[in-house]
Amino acid sequence: MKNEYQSKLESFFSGNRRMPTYSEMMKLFDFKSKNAVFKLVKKLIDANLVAKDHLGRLVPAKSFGEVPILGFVTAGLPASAEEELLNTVSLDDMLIGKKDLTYMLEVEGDSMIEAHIEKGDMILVEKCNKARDGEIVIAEVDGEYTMKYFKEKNDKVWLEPANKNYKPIYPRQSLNVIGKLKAVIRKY
Amino acid sequence: MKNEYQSKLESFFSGNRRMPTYSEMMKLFDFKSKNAVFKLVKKLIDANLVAKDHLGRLVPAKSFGEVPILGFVTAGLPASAEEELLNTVSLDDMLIGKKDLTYMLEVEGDSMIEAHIEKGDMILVEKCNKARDGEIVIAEVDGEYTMKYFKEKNDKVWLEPANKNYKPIYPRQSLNVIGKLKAVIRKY
DNA sequence: AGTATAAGTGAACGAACGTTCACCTGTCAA
DNA sequence: TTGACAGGTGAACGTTCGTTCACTTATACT
Repeated sequence: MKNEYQSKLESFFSGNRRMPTYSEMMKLFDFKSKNAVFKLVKKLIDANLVAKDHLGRLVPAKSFGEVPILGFVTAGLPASAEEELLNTVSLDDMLIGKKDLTYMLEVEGDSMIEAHIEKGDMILVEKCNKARDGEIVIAEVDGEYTMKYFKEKNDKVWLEPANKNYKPIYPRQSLNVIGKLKAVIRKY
Repeated sequence: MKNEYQSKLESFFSGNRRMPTYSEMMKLFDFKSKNAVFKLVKKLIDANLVAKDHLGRLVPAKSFGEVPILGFVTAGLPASAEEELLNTVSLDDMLIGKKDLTYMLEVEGDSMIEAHIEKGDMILVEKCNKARDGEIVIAEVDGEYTMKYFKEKNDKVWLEPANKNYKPIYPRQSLNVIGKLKAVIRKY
C-alpha cells in the first residue's frame, strides 16, 4: 500500500506545504521525462494515494498527515499483521473544532488531579462564556484565573476542584467562564 | 494581526489542502481584477501571513494550522488582552516524531490509572522493540498485548501496571516491546 | 479646491504547467 | 521469433498562472 513514491510525496508536502509540480517530481523520482511522472501520477490517483482538484491540480490524499487508528490497547493490536481496514485521523481535525477560538495552555498545580489532569499536561481550550454543570472550564473568579469543574444549582454558580485537598470556590463578586476544556494532551 | 483575508485563506487551505490561485482569490475576496489580488498578496507577504516558494508559489505561513500557546493555567491567561508575543504549534508536529512508525490506540481498562491514563483515552504509540526501565510501553507478553510500565533490573525484565489492584507481569516465555507511549490524548 | 496616496479595474504578456503525441526500450508469453 | 504491453524518453502544444502596465476611483490631508 505505502510505497516509495508516496513517502517522498508526503515528505515533500510536509516540508513545502504544497504538492510538487511535475518538473519537481522529475527530480524527486529521478525521471528524465515529465511524461514518466504523468503516467506515474495516474497510477497514484487510481490507487487513491493522491487526488486531483476540480481544477486538475494535484492535492494530497486525505490520509496524508494522518495517523492510523489500530484499535484498543488491552484488546491488543489487530494481529500486528496488516493494518489495512483501519481509520486514520489528523490530530488537528480530531481535536480542534473552532480553530479561531482554540488555544493551548500548560497545566500548573494539581487541583484537577482526580480528573487525571496533572501538572505539565497541555490542554486545549475553546473560548466561550457559558458552561453547563459538571463541565471543566477555565474561569476567572474575583480576578484570578483557574481551571475547575463548573457547578450550577438553583441559580448558584461555583467552581469545584478535582482534589479533596482543595475547597470549592464560591465567587464573592464575579465568575466569568473564559473557555471550556476540549482536550488534554500529555507528552512523554 | 488576524484579518478577514487570512481567515478565508486558512479555511480555503484546510478545505482544499492547497492555496488558492489568484483567480480563485478573486472570487474568494470578491475582486474583479487579478491585480487587486496581486497587490493584496504583496501585503500579506510583507505581514508574514503567507509566503512564497523559491519558485514563486504561494504557500501558507507556518502558523497556518497551528494553535496559539498562551501560557500556564493557574497563572491565568496573560491579561486575556492581546495575544501577541506567543508561540503556536501544530499538533501534528508537536506530537508526532516518526510519522511512519506512529499509530493511535484507544485505552481499555484501568491498569494505568495511577499514571492518569484512563479508559477512553487515545494514545499515540511509536513502534520500537526496546525500552528503558520506567518507560510506558505497549508490549506482547506470552501472546497478549498490554500497556504497562517497562521494568528492567539485573537482566530481569517485567511489566508493572499503574494500579495497585493489578500485579506485575513476569513473562513466562516472551516479552516483546511493540512500541513506546509517546502521548496521551483525552477528548471532552 | 487641490493633490498625494491607497485601492481597484481591465487588458496584455511571457513563463511554466499539465497534457499529449510519437518513439524507444525492456520483459514476458505465445 | 514474434507480438503485446508496461515503463521511460523527448519534443511539442494549449491553458492558465503570476506578473506588469496604463488607467480609474476612493480616501485623506493640507
